[in-house]
This record gives sequence, C-alpha cells and structure tokens, in this order.
Amino acid sequence: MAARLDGAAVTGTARRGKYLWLVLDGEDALLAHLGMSGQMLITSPDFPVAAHERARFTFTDGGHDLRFDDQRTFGHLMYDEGGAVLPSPIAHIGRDPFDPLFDQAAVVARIKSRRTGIKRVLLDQTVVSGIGNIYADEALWAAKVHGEVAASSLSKPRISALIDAARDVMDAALAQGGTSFDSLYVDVAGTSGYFARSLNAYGLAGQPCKRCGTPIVREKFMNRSSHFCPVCQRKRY
DNA sequence: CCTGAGCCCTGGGGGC
DNA sequence: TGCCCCCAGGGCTCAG
Repeated sequence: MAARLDGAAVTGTARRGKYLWLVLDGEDALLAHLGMSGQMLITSPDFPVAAHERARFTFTDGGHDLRFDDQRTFGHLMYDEGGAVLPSPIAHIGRDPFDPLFDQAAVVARIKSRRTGIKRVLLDQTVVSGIGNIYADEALWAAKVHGEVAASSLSKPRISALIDAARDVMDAALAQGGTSFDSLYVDVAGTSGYFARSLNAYGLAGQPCKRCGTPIVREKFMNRSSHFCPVCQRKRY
C-alpha cells in the first residue's frame, strides 16, 4: 500500500454510508472504515505518536499529516485500483439518506418487502447505509416505532417517516459534531461532539421518556443493546 | 433467502 | 489490589 501511495495526489474525497475514501489521481481510492474506534486525524507533523496510531500519511505540499488511529482495530484501510467513483469492495453498500441519488420510494418498497424486525433492516447497510445502533434507536423513538415490529407490517408512509426521522437525527447530530461518549469519538481535529446531550433513547435506560415519562427500557439485541420507550413505541397499533 | 451466533480487538468501569 | 464480567457509534462469515 505504501508503495502504491508514494507520489499519489489526493484529488478528492467521497463517502457512502460509514465508508469514506480519498480519490487518488482521479482514478484510484484509499478506502477507509472507522469501525468502532477509528479516527482520522489531521495533525501537525510534530504531534506526538498516539498509542494506537496505525498509519500516517505525509504530504509534500507542507503543513499537516493525516493519521489513522484505531484502538480496537475494527477499522481498516484498503487501496482500491479504479475505485474513485465507487470502490469495488463496497459496491454492495446502499446509498445513504444524504446521497442526492438516494431513492427513498425504492428504499421504502424494499424495506416493506422484508418480514424481519424493522431495526434489523435499518441497520442493514445494503438497504440503506449510514444508520448505526445509536441513530437507529433514536429514529425509532422519534417515529414511535418498536424495533421488533416486522418491517412488512409497517405502512409505506410510516416507513418513509422513519427514514425521514433517521435523516433528521443524523443531521442534528452532524450539526453538533456527532455523539461522543469519550475521547474515542472525535473529528479530524480531535474534537468531541455534543449530540450525546440530545439523545432521547440511546443509553437512557431507566430514565423517563421525554414524551410520556415512562422509563426507557434497554434490551439485548444482536450482541448489542436496544433502547426504547415501552409505551410510545408499540409493537402493535 | 433469512436468522442468530461467533468473532475480530482493546480498554474502561463496576462488583466482589 | 486483583480478578472477572460486561460493555462499547461495526460488520463479516458461517451454520442451520
């Protein structure tokens, strides 16, 4: 990878869902996924080496380095030849709700065709990308939908409203720099976001629902957690 | 097809 | 203090 990157020019940046890539010489891609704990940091060259620095990119036009830090190593970097427009390893990843070509009617129809639980579908990155565990819980809370409801049992307008809720909550989170619980979650300057203060369900087990006062419930789900209001978010309605 | 389980890792926090 | 267990913005593969 280092050999192929040597002398390459970064001519653009792109993203699809949770994947991001640097366009190299207009043709190739340096593809990255941050996993759970990855960070892309733009730093001064004399900035100290972090405990979990995995890669460092230096530039000939002076100024800053680009560093990839990752504590848990669930993140990864890949060089993809010819991947400038869409790297081949992520061809199966669906467009995210911020993509200008995101076809909401088509996504709604595809979700409607699934009989599994709606939260599982929201997290399926081949259907709609970019939604993770936090924003799935927040979108479900906002749209008053229980995550275990069969996707096929929801009406198309309700599914569409759920996607709108996911887009809205991610938009609001972006405006505040994201959801940071600790120093693992930072932007390229190492700054934490403030959206954790605005959460309505995620991580709030036992605390009163901000709509109805009923304590938020936490349940195990796919080796993770789901948080929801047992009154606002009905399994049947 | 769909689903759940397991796994890839490190580190922080709580209970004993 | 040490030890153990649980937990963490994710996603892949595999068996059934």
